[in-house]
Amino acid sequence: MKAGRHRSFDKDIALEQAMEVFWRNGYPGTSLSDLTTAMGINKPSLYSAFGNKENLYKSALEKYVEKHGVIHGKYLFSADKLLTDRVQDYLISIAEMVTDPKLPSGCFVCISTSEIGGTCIPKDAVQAILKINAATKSFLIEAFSNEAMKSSVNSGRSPSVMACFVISLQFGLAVMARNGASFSELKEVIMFSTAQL
Amino acid sequence: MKAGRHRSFDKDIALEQAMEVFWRNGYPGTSLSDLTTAMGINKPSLYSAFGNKENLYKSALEKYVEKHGVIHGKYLFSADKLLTDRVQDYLISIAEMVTDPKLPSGCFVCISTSEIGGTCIPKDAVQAILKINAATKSFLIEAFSNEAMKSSVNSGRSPSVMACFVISLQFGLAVMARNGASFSELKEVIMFSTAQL
DNA sequence: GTAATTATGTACCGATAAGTATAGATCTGT
DNA sequence: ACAGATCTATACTTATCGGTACATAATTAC
Repeated sequence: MKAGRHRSFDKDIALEQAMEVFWRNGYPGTSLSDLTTAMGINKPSLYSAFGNKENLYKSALEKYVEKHGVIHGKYLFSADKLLTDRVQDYLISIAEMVTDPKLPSGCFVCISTSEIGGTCIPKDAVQAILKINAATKSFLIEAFSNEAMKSSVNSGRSPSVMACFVISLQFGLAVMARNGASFSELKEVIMFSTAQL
Repeated sequence: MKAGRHRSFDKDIALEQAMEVFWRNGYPGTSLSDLTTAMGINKPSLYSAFGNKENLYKSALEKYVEKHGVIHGKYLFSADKLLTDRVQDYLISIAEMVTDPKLPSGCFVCISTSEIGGTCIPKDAVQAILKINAATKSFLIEAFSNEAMKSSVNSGRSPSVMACFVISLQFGLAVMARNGASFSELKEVIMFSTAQL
């Protein structure tokens, strides 16, 4: 055990709380006192545990991907289902999350992406966001290039275009949720959009 | 002519400049000095002409809809075209705008919608944003309920679901643009998404 | 020309932003 | 028990936030 006084809060729980605040308010919309209040700690503790606001934000993004991002991917790899059903399951899982009343509405990464372009988000954080979106695209391309997929109905379609299509749809659903759309509305959009696959 | 010193700047041009700053940085990401710098005026002039930050924001939103929003709608009403082509033209017009290098990337209304939900945007401004999105939806529903449309290929589809589908796609394209997507990538997504219509 | 009116520029206001110095509390290793 | 290490709480710093008071410049009405 390391010497010195023990941390009186759970770093992981505090990070989740910070994540929710950033998710709800965005980067420039979140102040340090918003964070310390939500996390139940005070500023020196925050700075010693997470560095600074920008670093905490980047950690919150990682946390989000780990906790609310990667979980949907499995639906794209259900062995014995058609492509249409897989993509639908994937998107429906996302639609459930972005409308989950226990969480901030929408998608943290989508909101962060929307905030790119201004001067308000630090450069490193912008890179982190771009990297997450690039990873999502790679993941989707891989899924659509998969052996099992190739043999499915979608032969002849570019995996890259399909990946962009799905990412666009994800983003669209997330913003719709932010606008107050219900899960069932989003589901209708998903069924409509994926009918052709 | 009214008495007193004349305004030394063009109110409409100043509003457009404010619109671009809000568009680029979002509401909480934009400071009054960002605004006064871009508009080329100082604070008392801003306050006397536009009220305050929130009011200027609402005026900027109106300006955006008027200048960059309504122009796309005409493509949905081209008399002698198929539904698919109309929707494609509409979305391509939007894709051109959200990737226009002379303008901030993405869509101002989409970014504003993403900022809903936090505490950072004043209540009245949130209402203004929701109203714009509701108007867009009504407009699309009307387009899809149109006599000419009914006789087209889409018979049997709910105009409301189609409207949600198109709005989701718009939002998705806008966020993609913010992420650095090119016009041609967005066009591919559009052609892919609308192939079934 | 003079009074009334309106816009501009500077300098300011209190509040809050992100971040830190410092002192005291709490722990481990010896 | 004591030394060294680490965390916490309060209070502080500097900069900027949104917004305004006030004096001055420019304009019209008479």
